[in-house]
Amino acid sequence: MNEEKTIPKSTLSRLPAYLRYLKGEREKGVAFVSSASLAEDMDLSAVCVRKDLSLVASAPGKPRFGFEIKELISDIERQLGYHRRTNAVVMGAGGLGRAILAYEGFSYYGIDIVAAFDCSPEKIGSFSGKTVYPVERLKETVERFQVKTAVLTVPRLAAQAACDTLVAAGIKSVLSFAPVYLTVPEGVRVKYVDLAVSLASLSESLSE
Amino acid sequence: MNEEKTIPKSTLSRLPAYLRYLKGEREKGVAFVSSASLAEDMDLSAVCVRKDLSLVASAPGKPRFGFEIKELISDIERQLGYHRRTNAVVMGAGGLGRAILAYEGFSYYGIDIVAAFDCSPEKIGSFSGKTVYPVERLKETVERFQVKTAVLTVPRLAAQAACDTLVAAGIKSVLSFAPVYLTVPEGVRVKYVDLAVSLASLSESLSE
DNA sequence: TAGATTGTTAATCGATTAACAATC
DNA sequence: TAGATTGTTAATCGATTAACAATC
Repeated sequence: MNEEKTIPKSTLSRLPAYLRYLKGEREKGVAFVSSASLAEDMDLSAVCVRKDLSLVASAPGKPRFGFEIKELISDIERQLGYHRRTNAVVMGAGGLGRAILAYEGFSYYGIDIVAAFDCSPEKIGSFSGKTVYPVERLKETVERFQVKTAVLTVPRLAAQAACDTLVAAGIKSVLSFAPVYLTVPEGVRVKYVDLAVSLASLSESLSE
Repeated sequence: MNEEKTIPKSTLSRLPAYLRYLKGEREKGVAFVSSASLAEDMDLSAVCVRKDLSLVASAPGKPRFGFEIKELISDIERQLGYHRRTNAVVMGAGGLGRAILAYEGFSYYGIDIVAAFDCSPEKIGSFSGKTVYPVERLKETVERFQVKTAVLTVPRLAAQAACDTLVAAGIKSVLSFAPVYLTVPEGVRVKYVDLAVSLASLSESLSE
């Protein structure tokens, strides 16, 4: 009956930012943080921060001290599921694909990139300790490692076909960098990272 | 008195997705789209779509046909300010930085990357038709091209220092790929693109 | 014309803010 | 203890949904 209190989407969407901030403080050697200072640095209202933290924190904040940073980091990570390990593949080993293979951050968030795939023979090989295989070996790999998640970094015009290949191989969620709308069967999720949109919305806000 | 109707943030945040979808349809040769079919394909409620479009569209949709795609695309682009041109610089010419220099999408969204900068001499040179300069030349370039926006693609530990350099040169908004919280003076905006967080939240949703 | 589709006004829902009591 | 800081309950705000009238 007494369900785990469900956390509003809006709170969830702020958690990564809290995490980033808290880790920065931890690196500086700070042990406690008050909701007020957190709110000020992050441009949120103190009440909002307090409500968010009260939903996520395992231990309540201590009046006069605030929240223990180490503990809070661990709580947020647990909430976000970063303690679980997830396997993922990268589709497309061009410039962006290789940058992603080299990116340090994934493993940190519980994501293991098991391999990359590319359909052009000259891209096959090794980069940053990861192997790029021909697309023919995708299905086999996905099955063997039970991969559900893929990062799509092929050129715009190849994106839909590559996405179809991923879905056929059993992929259930796709993080796409191609600025194209992708059609997928029900049950498959697509999330778009559109670098240009992010940058545009940022510079846009300058002129307001 | 009669202000331009202000568009809710929630609507604004959906516009890029509409745009992506509409451009896909246009490429297929479709000329009109109804709010209902748009809603279904994009997993939104039809009413929500209609409300969004009514705020953005210059011409109302035609009963029995729906909205004219070409016109709608143009309206959304205008709303998002993609017709304006914005200059930007890239800080850090490693793997990710170069991938961004090569990325086709920016120009399309009204963003011109005028140059990249790196502090290590061996990175200086030309990539994808863009020039990588030593950091010493940053300020001069920012002033000459009136650049307000920068993309930050340096390694984690170099991010804060690089950000400070950007701010000192006059940059007002930063799109950071480094998974670190950045401290900036008031009036400077930072937006984080955390690839790992995006991927993690996506694969997370699978297990729900 | 009849019917599909839009656009708008009112009702619901959820999230943020404000006020205040609880606690170390 | 006094005071800073948290946590919660109620009030406000904004966005989504529902119902229905308007239109080609």
